[in-house]
Amino acid sequence: MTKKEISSRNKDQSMQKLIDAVSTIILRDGFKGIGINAIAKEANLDKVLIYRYFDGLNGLLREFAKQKDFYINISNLIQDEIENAQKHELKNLIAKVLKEQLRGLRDNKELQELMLWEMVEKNELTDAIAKEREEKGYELSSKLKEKMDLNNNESDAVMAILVSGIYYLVLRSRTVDVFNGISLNSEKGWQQIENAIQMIVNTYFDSIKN
Amino acid sequence: MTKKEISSRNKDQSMQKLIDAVSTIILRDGFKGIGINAIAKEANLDKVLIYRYFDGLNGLLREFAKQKDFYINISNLIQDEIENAQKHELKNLIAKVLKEQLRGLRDNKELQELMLWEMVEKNELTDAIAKEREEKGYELSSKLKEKMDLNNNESDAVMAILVSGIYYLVLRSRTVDVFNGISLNSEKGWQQIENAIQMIVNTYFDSIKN
DNA sequence: ATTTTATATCACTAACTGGTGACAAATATA
DNA sequence: TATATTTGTCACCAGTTAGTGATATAAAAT
Repeated sequence: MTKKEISSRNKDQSMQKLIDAVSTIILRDGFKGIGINAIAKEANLDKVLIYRYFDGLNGLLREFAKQKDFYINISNLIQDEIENAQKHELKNLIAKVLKEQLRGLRDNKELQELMLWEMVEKNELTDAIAKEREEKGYELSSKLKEKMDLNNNESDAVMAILVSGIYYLVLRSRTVDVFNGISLNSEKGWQQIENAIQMIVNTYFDSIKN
Repeated sequence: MTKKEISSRNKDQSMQKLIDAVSTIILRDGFKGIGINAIAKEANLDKVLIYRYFDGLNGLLREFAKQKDFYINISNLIQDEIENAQKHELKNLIAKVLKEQLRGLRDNKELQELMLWEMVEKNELTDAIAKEREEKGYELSSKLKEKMDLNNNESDAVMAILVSGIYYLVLRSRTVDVFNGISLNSEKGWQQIENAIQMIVNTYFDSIKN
């Protein structure tokens, strides 16, 4: 063990402490808690280091985002399923993808906070993350469309509504318990949502198959 | 004209100035702009009056909300239509209600800001407004369900997703231009969304009619 | 062992926040 | 006209924010 590794004076280690502090604050206080002073305090380091090592808050957030994957990943399993799916199976696959998005976002509080942040104000970080998600999401959406031989744009709008609905319900569940009679803090409520997603997808894509 | 009416010293007038300032700030800067100092400055009055006349910011916001109607009103016309509708017409009526919600929210920037505020933090004002909307919304939803002889809860969840989708898309359009390939800053894009709503409602409610 | 460099802390600024007590001026009441 | 009340302004407080220049100290290089 070299001196540097055990030392309290270690740039890399300090940088990581600052990055970790961002995560800690987001999980504990939400995106509103993010700030130069709060981060430095949480990391037990002086705030001047944020300017020195990251050239300010934006730079730090950029590094923070780099270390996380803030795109809701469609599992490779499903990617393959899509690739090899027969046309008639795709309907169920779409529902499956949507449900995975729902669960993925529900399980990822950091991402929830960032998505909320995106909605409230534009900044370098939120723009970058949103852009990446839009691209990957539309890519997936297009692939599904292609596989189903759809050339209309109606299904894009249908998917937009469903994904948006999922986003809103998860984000709203942070601060409210019931939406349109559906409980947003119980598994039962989310099961109802998942069933509804399945039904909408079934009925819509059945209708356009003809 | 009495002395009081032309005077610059008029409590009622000052109170109204403060209430109006809240509105002005929300429209110009969003809910983030709301604050004791900013409101006083906007109203050209001293902030101490907010404490004296409204017992603080919460009281002022309460009066502000009282003067506005922050529930997206379903027009009386549609209320009547629902009341007198035949069962087979209700499907179209549901789509119509949803589209009216979309347009209503799009046209109401103040409400957009308040809904965003609701998602970010709980406070007296946002709780009250959200509660009212939940109640009125579920009431309408229940009436439609009753008229259609639906006793399952699936349609509640389906409606929840559709309404949520509408909310998210409108709120997101404040800070982003494209969502899943759909333009959120052009009439064309919103027309696609409306069409998709119509299609989802048609195909879903057709399927459960049997 | 001495100097140089890298790392981190400290102490401060200026601008902002919500909040309050003392005062001034206009109006109403006697 | 004299007094009381209402209405509004001012000046300050303590706490927070982002940002910076000077300084201390640990480690590396000579």
